[in-house]
Amino acid sequence: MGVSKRQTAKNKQAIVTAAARLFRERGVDGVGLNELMREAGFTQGGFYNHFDSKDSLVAEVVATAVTGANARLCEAIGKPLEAYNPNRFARQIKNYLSTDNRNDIEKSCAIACLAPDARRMSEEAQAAYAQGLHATLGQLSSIIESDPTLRAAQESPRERAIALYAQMVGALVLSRAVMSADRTLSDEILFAARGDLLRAVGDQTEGSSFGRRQARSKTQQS
Amino acid sequence: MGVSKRQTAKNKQAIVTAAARLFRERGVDGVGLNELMREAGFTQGGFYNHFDSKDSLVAEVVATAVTGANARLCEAIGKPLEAYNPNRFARQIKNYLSTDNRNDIEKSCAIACLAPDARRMSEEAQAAYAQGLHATLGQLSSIIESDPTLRAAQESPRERAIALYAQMVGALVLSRAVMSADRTLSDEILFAARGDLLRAVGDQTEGSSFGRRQARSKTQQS
DNA sequence: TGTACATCAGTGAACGCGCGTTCACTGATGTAC
DNA sequence: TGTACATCAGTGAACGCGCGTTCACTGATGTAC
Repeated sequence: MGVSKRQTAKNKQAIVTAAARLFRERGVDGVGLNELMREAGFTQGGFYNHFDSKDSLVAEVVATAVTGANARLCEAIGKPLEAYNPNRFARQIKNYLSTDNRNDIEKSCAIACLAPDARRMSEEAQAAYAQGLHATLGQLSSIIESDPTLRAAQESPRERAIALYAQMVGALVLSRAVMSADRTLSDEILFAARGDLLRAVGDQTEGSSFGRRQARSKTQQS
Repeated sequence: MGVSKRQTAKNKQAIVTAAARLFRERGVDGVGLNELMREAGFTQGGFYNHFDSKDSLVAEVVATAVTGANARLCEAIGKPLEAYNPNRFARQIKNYLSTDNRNDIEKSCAIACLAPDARRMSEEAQAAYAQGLHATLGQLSSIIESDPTLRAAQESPRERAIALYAQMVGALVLSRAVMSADRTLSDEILFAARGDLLRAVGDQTEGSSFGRRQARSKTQQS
């Protein structure tokens, strides 16, 4: 069709963006290139003008979705977090384990969404994933390190970051696994882990029982 | 070929067992029926003598792998846990977050392995998964309820069970995601979460630094 | 600045392949007499 | 207990389909002069 270099770069970006969205929602294996290209606004054949193979796209998607701007724990859920906020970690937890973030899989944490696919990816994509996870854990440890109230007696900041992040990811994954079949259980997992984590980082704004928290959840998330 | 009813039941079981193994390792979408039947020792066409469809097999696999004998947190890693053991929870954690359990995906916790697939399964399979998760959380809360040292001041036993289990699953999933690309990070996640969890349930037998724990990990798992 | 032409992003049909599923066939099992 | 026959688990070829990938073609972009 004839397209300017500037437009070409934009189009490639559109493919990567669509892929990042669809891969999170349905997994890498669950998305065909035909559908992906249609979703990005093109026809199937054009894919290979931008990428050598699907594997090559996957590597690029993982690299961009898991690092850089997306290394923020939770992308685009509500307003971005201020750089220095005493309750920074608590707010991350509240966003991460909100019903909004659970429901909006397409826009949520790529590390959690792509974790199960990671093992089956190319070496290049796996390396990108590992690097993104490493970087995220580094960011969390710095937050913990810079705030004495977040530190724990017998753990290094990094160990604590790992323990807390694992809990967040696990709760999100389990909550999503049952969100269609048993919404009550799904919510229960979300709020139990959220309460536990907030207590662990010294946040006092949450109630402790599932019922109370459930009743208040609407306003808490706003 | 002509096969006795007894043998027929055995053969069906062999298909379910092979599927449970392969689905954990490569995901439901990653396993074809042709390969599955070959792995179970049969040819492809026979599948439909036992199941209406792949979906129907998935539902049966989830039901058996996620409930019943497999509702034990971790299947077949080392010896079965005694029914009454004061450190029961601590031992579950040690088994669950051991390098053996991380590496042996085919035999490990179906709830963790199938969590990402659960959302894309049939309603029947999703219901079976949700029920299995619900039952597992119930078992864990009973353990916590029956042991005062495991209880936490501001949490119900069930909330605590959820919080701890989410952390275990999250650590296992993240550790596996990077196990090929970055074995050091993978081990670090496993041991940091393990140490944090053991401290949370009052187990004193673990050191606190990654290095020390790593050096001792061989003997700890035996 | 204007003209001639090479480049290359996008199109859409086609490729081989493996998927889930169907089918006609087989022969030992297990029932009817 | 022995014989005759219906059942049905297992076989392996075949089905349509969607996958990742290739290809000949197109025409605006962007360069050479």
